[in-house]
Amino acid sequence: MPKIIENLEEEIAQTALELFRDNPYQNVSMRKIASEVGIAVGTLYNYYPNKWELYIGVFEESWRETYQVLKKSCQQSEQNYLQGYLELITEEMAAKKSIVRELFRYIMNDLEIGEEEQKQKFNRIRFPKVLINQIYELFVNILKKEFELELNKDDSNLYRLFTMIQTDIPLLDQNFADKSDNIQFLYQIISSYVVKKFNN
Amino acid sequence: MPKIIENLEEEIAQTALELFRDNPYQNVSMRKIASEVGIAVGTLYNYYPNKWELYIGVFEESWRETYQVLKKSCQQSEQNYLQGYLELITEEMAAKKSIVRELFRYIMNDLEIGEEEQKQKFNRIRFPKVLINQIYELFVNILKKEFELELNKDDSNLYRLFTMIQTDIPLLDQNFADKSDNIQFLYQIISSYVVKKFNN
Amino acid sequence: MPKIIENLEEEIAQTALELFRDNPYQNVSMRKIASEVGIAVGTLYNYYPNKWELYIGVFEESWRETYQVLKKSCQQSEQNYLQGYLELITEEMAAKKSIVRELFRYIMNDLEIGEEEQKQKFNRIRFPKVLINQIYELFVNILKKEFELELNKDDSNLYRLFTMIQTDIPLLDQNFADKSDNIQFLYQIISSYVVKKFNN
Amino acid sequence: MPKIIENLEEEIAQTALELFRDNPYQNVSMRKIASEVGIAVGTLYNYYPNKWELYIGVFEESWRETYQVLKKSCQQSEQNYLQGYLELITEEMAAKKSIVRELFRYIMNDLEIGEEEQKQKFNRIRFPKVLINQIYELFVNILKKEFELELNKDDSNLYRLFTMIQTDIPLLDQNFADKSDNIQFLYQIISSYVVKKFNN
DNA sequence: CATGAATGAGTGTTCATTCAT
DNA sequence: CATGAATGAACACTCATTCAT
Repeated sequence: MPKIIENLEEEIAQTALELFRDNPYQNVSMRKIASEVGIAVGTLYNYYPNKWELYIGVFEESWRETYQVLKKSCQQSEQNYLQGYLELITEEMAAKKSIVRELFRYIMNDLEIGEEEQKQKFNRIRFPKVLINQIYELFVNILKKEFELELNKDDSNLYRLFTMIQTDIPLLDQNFADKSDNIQFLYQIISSYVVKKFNN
Repeated sequence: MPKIIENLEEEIAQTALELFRDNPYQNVSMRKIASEVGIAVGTLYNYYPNKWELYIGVFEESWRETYQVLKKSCQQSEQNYLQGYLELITEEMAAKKSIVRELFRYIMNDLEIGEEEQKQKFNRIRFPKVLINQIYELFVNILKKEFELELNKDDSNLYRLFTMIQTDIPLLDQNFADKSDNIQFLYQIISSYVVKKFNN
Repeated sequence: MPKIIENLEEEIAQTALELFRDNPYQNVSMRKIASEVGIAVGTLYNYYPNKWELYIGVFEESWRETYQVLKKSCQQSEQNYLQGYLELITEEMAAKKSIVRELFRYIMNDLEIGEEEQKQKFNRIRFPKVLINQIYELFVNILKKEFELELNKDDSNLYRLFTMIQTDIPLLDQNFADKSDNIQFLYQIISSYVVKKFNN
Repeated sequence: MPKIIENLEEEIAQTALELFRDNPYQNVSMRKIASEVGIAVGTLYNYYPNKWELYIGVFEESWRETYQVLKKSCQQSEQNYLQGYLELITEEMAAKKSIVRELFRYIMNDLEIGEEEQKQKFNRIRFPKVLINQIYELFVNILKKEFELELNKDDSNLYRLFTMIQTDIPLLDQNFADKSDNIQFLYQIISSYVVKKFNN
């Protein structure tokens, strides 16, 4: 008794996102996703060729949204640019948990897949490079505005800083309860480094 | 098919370390470990009661060694304390990859294991708290000597700094090819923060 | 390799019954059942959550059928009640072998399962208490009609007699070829005891 | 460091008997037996070619002992022959549990071994036929003395009676708490049948 | 003759994927 | 396009048995 469901693709993505958010890849089964959405397992395969692509698709979409949120907020704010950025991204990441971890794993070149497959999977996941770059540019612009400095986005240390902060946000969030202290700490790390390094 | 194999325990630990180094827990099967060592699966169970204990055993031993290396080096060095520390730990971590990630996951409260089991597993892995604290104390002592400052190891921002650096070392190592630049960057991050924050 | 198999559930139950009939629990593997049915192992788990439930399911169903047969026959027969009962149950039990043994083991409080699990397994198998009681009541009614006696089903010796006969039927069937002699023997055992004991 | 242990064979048999007494065949591992005896697993194989032979050996020995006890008691008693027999064998069987069950299984033609092996195993277990016959003769002699009747041990119903009683003793013992009532019940079953059948 | 580490076929169970309906 | 029963390779783990020591 096949039925046509409206916005099924969206619903799958949403449900899968929630599941992958709270559980590591291996602990989320296709059965679970399907039953949570309320459809048959087979149906998932009409939208994604396999579990990995479903995972990546969700991952992709989720970060795209985060980027939109960040961008919009950036354009609207008039001051406290960096603090705003840190607060927003902390929030976004807290809402993602395991997806964030995935970004970390991605950065760490570590995917939960066997060796032979890694090559092709890697190509498939290359996409977020674009996204990450977009967020990076946002980050550089914020620093420029915050510290009123001329910064070159091709400076490798600036990219180091970005990479580091990106990873440390969820890290601190998980390990230190006081969220505003965490943001304060990161703010100081960034400002003391940037000011000392680029302000001369 | 020799019946008694010399140094088998060591060899298992070594091989398992390498496998867990390069692959996440779920992707390393007991079969794989056994075949890599060149023994029967059953033999693994003569040395470790189950996969998890094997994993933890390897993890534990590996970090214990790292601590010994760091401690010895600390005691011997006369200058460039912080740079030495960063170099050494970068090296150690590069040799560990996924085991490092495990420390990260541990810090992130995320283990690739079902929820019910997590509690007891966690108790089992509690041990590294001790190790981490030992390394943390080393770190604080190094900062004291390097910057000739009075630092209180109970300062939460100092612990934030340590947590952050510990995670960033492998992160940068994976993402930026120039290792001495990485260390230089971290050195500047630490020094600009510590000097600005604690030197008054 | 047909994708939908007709009456698969029934076929699994039938095959499993035959296997458990001829072999003890531990000697019947899921692989064996599957290959005997001509399906994949995984398919078994679409019908039963695990081996034990498959076992119990088969056991349960089989005894339920036996009870129905006995009850129907009882209601229809006009004379030779006891002889009819003995013949019927002999036949039923002959068709069951190891499942009968399972009832015996159940009565003997002996299941081929580890100690810790026994408690919960036992609760799961408690059901046949109901069935056994139903058959016992049938048995008492038959004795009443056969010997025209007032019998109290709460008499512990009557229940001893029932328990004994129930076990002896398959026992004699296995060990003495002449089936009508077996039934004759049991008839005499029962009648001489009941008449002497309760007829006064 | 091989050591010579006195009476090791005896000690193995004793320990194995205790284990098989309380647990079904499949739940008693060679490791368990060895560790209980305090020897290495390999040593067991110096005394028994495999687990099954060890099991049978123990089984055999145990029943041989029971026969000796019964025989001795028979020769000494002056009255209440049957009651004495029933009491004694109840006691013996209660001390054996799973070994008794094994006799039952043997009688039921059911061994916990795969089909192919059954044939040879069967030959190997044929031995207790002799033992069972010896006990049967004891039983017939007791009935003769008890009821002062001429009984022919080749009467198939007499052998049926013996088989039945032998099985019912542990059965009642397991299911009905009052041991003297159990023996009383069996006594009545036997006496009412024997008197009615053979006393004319 | 005792040892116990090594063996490997075997177990119950899971789950991504397929495909007839 | 939706279904979900069927698939079977894969998993962690067990244990009777062997054999170099």
